[in-house]
Amino acid sequence: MVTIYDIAEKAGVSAMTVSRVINNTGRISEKTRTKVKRVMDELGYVPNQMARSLVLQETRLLFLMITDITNPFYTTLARGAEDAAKKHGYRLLFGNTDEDLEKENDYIDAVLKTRADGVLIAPAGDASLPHLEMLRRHRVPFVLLDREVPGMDSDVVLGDSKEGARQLVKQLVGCGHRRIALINGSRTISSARERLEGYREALKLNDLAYDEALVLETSFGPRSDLTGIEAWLDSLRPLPTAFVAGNNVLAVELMRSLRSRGLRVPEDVSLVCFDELVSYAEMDPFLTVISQQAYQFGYLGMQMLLDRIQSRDGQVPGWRKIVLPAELIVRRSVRQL
Amino acid sequence: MVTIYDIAEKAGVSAMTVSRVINNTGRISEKTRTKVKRVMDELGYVPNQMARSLVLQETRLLFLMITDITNPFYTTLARGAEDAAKKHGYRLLFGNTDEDLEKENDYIDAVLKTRADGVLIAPAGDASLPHLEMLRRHRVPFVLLDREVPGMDSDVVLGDSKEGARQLVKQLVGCGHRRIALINGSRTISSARERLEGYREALKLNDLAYDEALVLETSFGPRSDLTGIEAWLDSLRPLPTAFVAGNNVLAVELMRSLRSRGLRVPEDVSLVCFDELVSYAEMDPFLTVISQQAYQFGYLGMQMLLDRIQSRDGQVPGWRKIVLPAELIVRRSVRQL
DNA sequence: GATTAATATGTTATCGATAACTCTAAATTA
DNA sequence: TAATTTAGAGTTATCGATAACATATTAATC
Repeated sequence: MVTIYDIAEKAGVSAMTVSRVINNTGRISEKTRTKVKRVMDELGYVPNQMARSLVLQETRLLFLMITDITNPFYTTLARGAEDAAKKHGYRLLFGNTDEDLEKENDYIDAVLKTRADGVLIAPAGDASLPHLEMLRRHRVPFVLLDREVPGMDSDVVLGDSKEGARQLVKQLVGCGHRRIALINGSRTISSARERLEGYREALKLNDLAYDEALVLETSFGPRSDLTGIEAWLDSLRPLPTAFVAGNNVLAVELMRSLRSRGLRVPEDVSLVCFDELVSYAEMDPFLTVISQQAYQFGYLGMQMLLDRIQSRDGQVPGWRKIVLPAELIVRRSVRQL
Repeated sequence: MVTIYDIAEKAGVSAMTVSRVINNTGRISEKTRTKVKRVMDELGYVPNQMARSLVLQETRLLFLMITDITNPFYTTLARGAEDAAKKHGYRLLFGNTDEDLEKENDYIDAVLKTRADGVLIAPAGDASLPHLEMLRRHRVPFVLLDREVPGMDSDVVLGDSKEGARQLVKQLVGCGHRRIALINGSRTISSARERLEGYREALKLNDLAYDEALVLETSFGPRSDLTGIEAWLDSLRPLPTAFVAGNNVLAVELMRSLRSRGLRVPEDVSLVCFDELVSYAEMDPFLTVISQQAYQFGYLGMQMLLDRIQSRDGQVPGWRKIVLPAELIVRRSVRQL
């Protein structure tokens, strides 16, 4: 590998002079500058980022941890984060935790070892707390995305899950549904809790009883348990006329199960959910959903993170919390009873 | 930040001893080992990867460059690559080029600066050649995914695009279609060329004339040009009875355009394409597709890359080329004429 | 008990860059 | 002309780790 010493030698100057040319610092005569630049081109020099980071004590490297890279919500979010990072000259590293605490732990470890300048993280759940404490302890700035973690104050970008759930239920009730089930992520995830809460509130508001049997708590994850869903469906007699899915993955899994027992949406049962199923939302304008501004989650979160990094030890203006509004998009998956 | 020297001082040993404990090298008495380990825990020590990499001349960092992070084909591929990397103790950095040469160039630059140990890349197109030459010049091992680049020999994992296109056309012909259009990616991308080629061959085989007007060459990219598609559709009189889409994104765009003019699939026109639309393929068992083993692209590609890296200057067994078979999955988007 | 071998640990140089300081020669000022 | 700036470089130490060599114990052998 070509180093700045190789350049220096060939150009007949000192390494420091080369460094000055590279970084455009200090005073350099036009003559040496061009000479050094020519040699750099000739030898195909590329600065060693690690050596730089070591002395500069900054990597310009950021980390984004998402829980499901195959979920369009998170990939769209990732694009937002990427765009914002790029605009500020930072590189962005992605990690995919699969809603798995152990994988998350591995990535946290990697972040610390790499000395990343900051982290954007959609935590796997409340049990991510020790991971976040680890980051805090090592003074790695981070911003939470999509999910809060009780016991940890920090910047965070959330969706209005409670309101979203309320609107979904309201929409169903408006269409005459009264037996409404909820398939949800784990209670150890703040967004799932909020959605359950919103569901319950909306039921109460509409004088509908909350029936625990109508709620299935499973996983938001990429591979949720199909047999659990099957068993749950079997247990529901009579079948609800409508389902609310806590996220897009669950909506898909549920649709699959329903279809396998010959039930059509919306003819036989109605279905609504959080998040678009695909990033090309217009592709299949079928499911009535609460659409979240996935791109904005990433973009705004990244901006907050960069703010933190750049004002490092400076005045800490207190933790900021952005709640992005939930937008109900009514399509064709709900039948008017 | 806690360094190895802080540990050394507090434990009353030299830095080298600490290093030995960390890496489990050399001989250390059980007593000092436990003492050092305790101090490491107390201070919350995390090794500085950059300092290590600098002296070891390896980063254990790999790079995956994909052209569209919102495309489920690539995210599934990414999961495969990630799993394989993880199994071998490598970290994986993702980059998203958006089919954009300039973005790709930026990432190549980042790779070189970071001194990544290797790269897995789905090149933006034939014009990626200089980028690959850059990698080659700096001796960064790489494996091409999904697309070849003329003029550059390397390990590569491909899908059998030509055969896939043949099968799609055959399927349509078998259902009685004779006026079959193709909406495809840019000719500067090898897979698009192969698909066009397969399409032409299949037409010929079935005694159908190749009509240039029936082929639209646009972009595989995340944001393809809708107006181009609209104009093309307008120009097609009479409308073809069936369409082949060169990838999933194009299928979606086309569906959208068709729908906007009141055309239903498959009642009014038939549509088949490459790649599943969503990673939950079963979700919407609607489009007849050539399904590619996206996960395997990533997994096998990563294995080849690691092979290269580990046998570095050792015997180079020649370039390897893996062609993954194309599987036709017949669903409901083709109407029997 | 002296010599040798093995075990445990320390020292120094190095990876590739930059910060902080130093030096030299030319340019400016008194 | 002598004194002082200043432009344009060079030197040295440092970031945090590890390799290679050196050294000090302790244990084993004759």
